[in-house]
Amino acid sequence: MTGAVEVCRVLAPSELADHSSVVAPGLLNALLVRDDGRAVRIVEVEAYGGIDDQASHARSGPTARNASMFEQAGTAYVYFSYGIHWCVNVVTGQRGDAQAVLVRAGSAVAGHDLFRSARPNVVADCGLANGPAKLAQALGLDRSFDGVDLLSPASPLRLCSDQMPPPARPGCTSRVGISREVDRAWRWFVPGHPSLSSGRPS
DNA sequence: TTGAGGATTCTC
DNA sequence: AGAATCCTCAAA
Repeated sequence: MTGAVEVCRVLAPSELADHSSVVAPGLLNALLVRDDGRAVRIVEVEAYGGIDDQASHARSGPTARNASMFEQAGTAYVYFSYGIHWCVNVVTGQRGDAQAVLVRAGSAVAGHDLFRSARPNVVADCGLANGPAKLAQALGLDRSFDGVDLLSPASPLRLCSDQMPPPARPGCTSRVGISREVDRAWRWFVPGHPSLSSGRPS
């Protein structure tokens, strides 16, 4: 298990240099790696666009909260949700485009002891990061990670590949938990994976 | 200054 | 089905 993480490399900016709905399915099976050894394999994502996407936090242009969405590809956009939870996005496209991919679920591949400490009530490993806020909690993410460069090997959180390709035929549905632009099929996932967000179409 | 609405999760 | 829990931002 840990061997896969040892050989991983951070993604190149060119691998994110496009609209979020193009990049998102390609991030399936990539890795989010913490500096303390925790790592998850991404199994579910959603694309969010800029001012053209009424479901996006960027729909009204730059604000204090969404500033990192307007940064360059590879920037982390971490936001506070429902007064309780944190969620993490990967910014894609060009600076100013406000394209971002919400990481909705992951599978723990390294650092299980730390994951367990972060989420003590979880029973099965597949429940450690099977939701956007659960994933952020498992990885210990909060406001201090907003704006981090996920493509720098020196960063506390990195977006990596261990050469496992995305699924040839990813699952695809409309996005979860939004009330606008509900017809855009911008959620992708590894079909049948046990760590998909619970209670959602899979 | 106000207040309505959250890219959610857990419990009852 | 309802609670938790508080930040953000548009509107007044």
